[in-house]
Amino acid sequence: MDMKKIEKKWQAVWEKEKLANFNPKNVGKKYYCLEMFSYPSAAKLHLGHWYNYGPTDSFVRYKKMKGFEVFQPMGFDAFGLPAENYAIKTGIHPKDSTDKNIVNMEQTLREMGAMFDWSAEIKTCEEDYYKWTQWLFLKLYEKGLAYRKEAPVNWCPGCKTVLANEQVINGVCERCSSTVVKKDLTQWFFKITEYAEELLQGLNGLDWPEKTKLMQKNWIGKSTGGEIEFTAESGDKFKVFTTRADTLFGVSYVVLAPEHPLVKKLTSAKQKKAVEAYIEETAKTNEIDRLSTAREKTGVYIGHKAINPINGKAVPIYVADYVLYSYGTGAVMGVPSHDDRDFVFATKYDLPITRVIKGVNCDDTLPFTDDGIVMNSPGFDGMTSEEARKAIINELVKTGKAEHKTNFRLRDWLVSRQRYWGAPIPVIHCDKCGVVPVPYSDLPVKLPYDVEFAPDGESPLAKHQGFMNVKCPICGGDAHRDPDTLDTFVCSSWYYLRYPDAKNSKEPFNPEHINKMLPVDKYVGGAEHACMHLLYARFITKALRDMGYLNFDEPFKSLVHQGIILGPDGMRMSKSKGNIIAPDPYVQEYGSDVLRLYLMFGFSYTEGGPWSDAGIKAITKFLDRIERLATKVASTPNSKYNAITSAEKDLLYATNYAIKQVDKDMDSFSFNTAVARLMELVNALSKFDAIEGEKNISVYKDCFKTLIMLLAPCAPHFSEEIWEMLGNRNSIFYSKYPECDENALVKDEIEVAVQINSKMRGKIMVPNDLTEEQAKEIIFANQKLASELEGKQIKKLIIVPKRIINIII
RNA sequence: GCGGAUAUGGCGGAAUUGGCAGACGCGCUAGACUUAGGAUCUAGUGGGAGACCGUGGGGGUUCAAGUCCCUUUAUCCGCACCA
Repeated sequence: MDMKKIEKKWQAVWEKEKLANFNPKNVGKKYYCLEMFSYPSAAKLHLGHWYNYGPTDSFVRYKKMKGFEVFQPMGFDAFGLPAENYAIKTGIHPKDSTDKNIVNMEQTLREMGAMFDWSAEIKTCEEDYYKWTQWLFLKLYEKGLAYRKEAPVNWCPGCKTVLANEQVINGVCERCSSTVVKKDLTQWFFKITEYAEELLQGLNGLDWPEKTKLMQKNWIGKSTGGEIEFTAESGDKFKVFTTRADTLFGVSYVVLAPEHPLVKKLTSAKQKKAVEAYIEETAKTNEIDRLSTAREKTGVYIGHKAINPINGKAVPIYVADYVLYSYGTGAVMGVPSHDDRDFVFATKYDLPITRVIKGVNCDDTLPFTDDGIVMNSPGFDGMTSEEARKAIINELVKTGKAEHKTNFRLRDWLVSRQRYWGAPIPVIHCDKCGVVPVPYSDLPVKLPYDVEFAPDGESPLAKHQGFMNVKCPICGGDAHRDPDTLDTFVCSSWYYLRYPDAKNSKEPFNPEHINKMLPVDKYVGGAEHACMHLLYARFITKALRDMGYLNFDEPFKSLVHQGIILGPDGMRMSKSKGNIIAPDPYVQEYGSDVLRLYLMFGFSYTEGGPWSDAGIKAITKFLDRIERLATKVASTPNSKYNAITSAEKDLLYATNYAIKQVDKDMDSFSFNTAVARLMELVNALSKFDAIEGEKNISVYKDCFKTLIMLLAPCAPHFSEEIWEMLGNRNSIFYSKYPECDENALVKDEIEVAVQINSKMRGKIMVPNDLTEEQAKEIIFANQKLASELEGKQIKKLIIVPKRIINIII
């Protein structure tokens, strides 16, 4: 078959018939299947896109044939760092390169032959989209969910620019190799932590991969404990967060994070030099390294002490980088006897180690980090750890020195970026009025085109006078715009709400319509988004719900992660490794159906794996076989012979078995087994075809027709062509998906395995509803089995219906 | 480091969730048809001559373990300014 020709032919037909367009009249039967939209890269579609979109489109087509009104939109996450880096390198404007890339990708996406509803396309870099991203920002600001505070960025002193973590390689700038330092800037945050508890609880009801839910759970990182107030000798107070208040009597020092504001204030003159040097050193380290338990613990005594509120003991205050200012209170108590890190630290700096918990049935080695019985803690001795945690905090609560506290590892979402290619933050800074949100009627705050990208210490927008200078909406005086843009994750945190109402120019979406269209029924995308994008989207949904725009709690009811197609060498595909496999040559040589079908068959969808084209020819052969059968079927006249003999029964069994299994497998994204079942059905049809003499042609034709309908979602162009060959006029995707006739699957006799003492000893045919008595009868009637059992006593007979008989002698 | 996952023939991968390990396909072997075959069709294909042995290694639970438990090794993914 000329694949190129039929691709064009059927794509034109589908386009004309608007096969892919969602019909809002049928919203009651909607099935919203969403694939994560892609970043418009210069190099067309890669295999990863194909792997994500091809099989998922087959799933969507399957759902359509099952009677759903499917909605499968596509768009582009078009803002972001790469386009800007490319601009710095080549001088080509991000808008120009992005627009060009989008045109390119649209083209190849169309050639894939997927049922994307292009009438709902969105591009996040266009005004009619980012206008509403800005609207979202303002709504969050109004609701008190957006706020400003100081936060560190990676700063390259060489390029005089802010760097993404990705651009920092082993502590140095990827461009100029200068040592990257931390620098504090006032930045915008979204208060995602306000939803921490709900984001955690909500996971329970989601049809998501367990591992993803677990990852989010750990990312949110709930821990219950207490905040305990220590008082420095200076009188300054600070709190530490701990989950182990039961060890409070064992505190031999406290640690402040290097960024903690009290560090500067409390450091003694004598220690000043050492502390400052230490802080400077810390600024060069990233958090992953800082948290590493394998890394040597370091710290510096600041020359000041603090009082432990429970026993009035003065303990030294240290500054150490293993404490993060961003988590908890940025200060911890050091209990060397019952914490691994504290133990190492105390040993190194020769701090006292006092045991305050004893274990049950264990030796005396320290550190002892499990729960146990409290000791050396006057007033609390003999309590269990759990009792003491409550009692000790309760005791301190009386004097206002502590409170019970639940902490989350989750941090607020930093959304400002000191970059050009993103949605401008719709805020105006006025000397008189302070932070003033841009009035809704003035949206969008347009991103100017004519900017200077060269990194020179200021972000591109800050240098653009026409953009920056503006009148204050409140007082009318001179003011300036916020020079930062929004994290692209903000754009993607709500795009699923825009798709169903993509052309709405009055509002981001029509709430009434959106409440019918959402949640997304199936969301398909990479597992790398487990913690960030997927969490941000959940947060935004909940926030908009609380503002009254949405009436559902979760955006994505069901989630699937496709695996990753690696290079042939088993490594992740990358330009630098030179192991990138482009799909185009395969599409050219074999056709898009063959590539899609191969991707579906050759990999476990959620696992992926190294690319190899060894089996792709087999797919062509498989389709060729079907085409040959189709030619025969189409040209064979119906015969008068209409008996159902064992050959017909076998074929009907194979067909109905295939319906049942393929249906189930398609629904659960088990595409490789679905295709395997289709191959089995083709084998069964070929076998029937090869039978000489009289056979029931109408059964044959029906079964063949079923095959094509089952195949259609997986090889859409090819199946349409065969469908037409069989004399059908309408697109096969208007057909109803075949239904399994359970009666055809009933067999009078089934084969079961027989074991003697759990060892395989043979197979026998038994009736469907086997009783123990029958089983014995049949076994002893079998010569081989009977001789093995001769003279032995049967102790136990285990019958697993339809599977196995195990005779214990 | 923390968090998450994976490991099954020469290869990609199945296995109804504790019940015949290796479905389906690739590759390979033999044969048929052919002037020819990188086409098509048929048969075979985990190892071992065999008793038997086999799901990364070691231990355990069970009538029964790829599947459950303990332990160990290797590989991959994420870690908050890449998207």
